Amino acid sequence: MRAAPKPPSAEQPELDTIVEAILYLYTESRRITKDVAARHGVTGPQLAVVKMLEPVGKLSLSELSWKIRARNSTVTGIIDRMEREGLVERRRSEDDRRVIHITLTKKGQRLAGEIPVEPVQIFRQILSELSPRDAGELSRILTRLARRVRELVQEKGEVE
Amino acid sequence: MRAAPKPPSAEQPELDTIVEAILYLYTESRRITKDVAARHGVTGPQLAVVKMLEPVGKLSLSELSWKIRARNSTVTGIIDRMEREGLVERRRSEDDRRVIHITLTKKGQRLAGEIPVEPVQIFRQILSELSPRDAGELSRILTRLARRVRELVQEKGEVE
DNA sequence: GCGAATTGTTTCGCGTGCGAAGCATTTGAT
DNA sequence: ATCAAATGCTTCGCACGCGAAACAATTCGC
Repeated sequence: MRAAPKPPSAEQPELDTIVEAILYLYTESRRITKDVAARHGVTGPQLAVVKMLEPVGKLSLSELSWKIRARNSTVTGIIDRMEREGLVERRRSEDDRRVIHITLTKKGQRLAGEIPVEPVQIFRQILSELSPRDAGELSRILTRLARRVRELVQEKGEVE
Repeated sequence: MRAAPKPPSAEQPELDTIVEAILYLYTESRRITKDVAARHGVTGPQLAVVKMLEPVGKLSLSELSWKIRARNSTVTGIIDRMEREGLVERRRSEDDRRVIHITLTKKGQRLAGEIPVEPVQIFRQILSELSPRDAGELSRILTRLARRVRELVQEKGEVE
């Protein structure tokens, strides 16, 4: 697992452009999501949770964590605040009493209905302006990149 | 529960793939950056600040905010903690006494020398495995996307 | 020159976001 | 059956990250 440390890759200004763009797209779409959510009295992550729960009814806290790419300890806090606001309920699973199922309350369901777009949809909407060809290319390249990163991560902190 | 208010955008699973990949790449590279920084006793954003300051010597707080894509109020906190650790110094500008110049202390400079990569470089390193053709395509498409988003943002909350 | 608008920074309150440690429950190995 | 490891969740302390409000210095309008 020593992966030969890639020699200092020479100049490739394109790479910086790509990094710039991804960072920009990510942070900006996050801010947009936040604005949309704020109009309905919730935060970005809370809106994400509501929209995750809407179609399936219930999810365990871990499943939720996985879906919104956060750690359990983070999601615990988000659910705490949502429960305080009466948007969701915690219910202990019958099968496995370690598991907590999260469900939407009536209020949560109403909210889900009011907001047409799920957060990711905003990103998606921007992307939908791409030509099918570009979308295909983008999808192909990014997927490969993600796979590669996943490999690296699995090999444990080989960076540096 | 009502017919799905399906938005006019057609079915394009590729878009979801793209969204997935960008989210993944972003969050994962952030975690990797954090790990690298932690090995040297600082946080991700702090490492970013150190590496921003290294080549130019001094930057105003606003310039720093712009560069790391955060708000001034956020950067104030980051600089507070870095100053407490003796990594940077605040100095009032002579020309415009509203401006605060941030500079690296000896300790900060030493740290900058110890850490070879700037945070963005990690992202960059992953990207450098792309073939030149793919890098070109990716750059082209993402740049166009970012430009489009910038337009939308400027037109003020056009979303929804 | 003078008050009003603008700009650069800080303060405040709140909501993530994380890792480490802790607790309860389940699973596995013997 | 028993105990150790694994799993699911929570708690804690800390560091962002943001918008709104406050404050100081500068610039603008006249």
